[in-house]
Amino acid sequence: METEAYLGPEDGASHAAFRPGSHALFYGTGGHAYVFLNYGVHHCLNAITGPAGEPGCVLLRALEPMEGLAAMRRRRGAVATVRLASGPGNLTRALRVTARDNGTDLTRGALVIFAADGPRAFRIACGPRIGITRSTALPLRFWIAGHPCVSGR
DNA sequence: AGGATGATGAAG
DNA sequence: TTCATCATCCTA
Repeated sequence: METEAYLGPEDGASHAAFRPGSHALFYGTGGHAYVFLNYGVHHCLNAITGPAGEPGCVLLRALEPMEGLAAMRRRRGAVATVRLASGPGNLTRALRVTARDNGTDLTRGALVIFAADGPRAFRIACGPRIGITRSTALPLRFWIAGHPCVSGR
């Protein structure tokens, strides 16, 4: 699992900062999905955080495929299993997440994010976010240290 | 209307 | 390093 946090207007890399006014979702409905098309090619899936009125979200950059492997391979083609959902664009393609899913409730329905139960022994590393041009120093990228599914760059 | 930009990924 | 390709923002 690999994620990045995007905050409010004080975070230069956040849409809340350089796309103010749009993306109303960003400012409310915690627990819902914020999906946008990036570079005209790739969709990015975020989980809105915080209470209504306070912008913030978590970008899902990578995850470890555990179920629905066949469907993911169908959508992604001949790629190593570890690569199936590695990278924001690859993740949404593997899960078939598109602009349609913008606003979806992530606590119920077809696209659900939940905490895995049971103890997990992994270490979470953090560092600067990837592919951004502002607020580059903030250590808001989090990933499971040494996990093969995290995206590189 | 036209141009620039961006939280990417694949190919060269 | 280049390019594909588009919603949104900025300029005129």
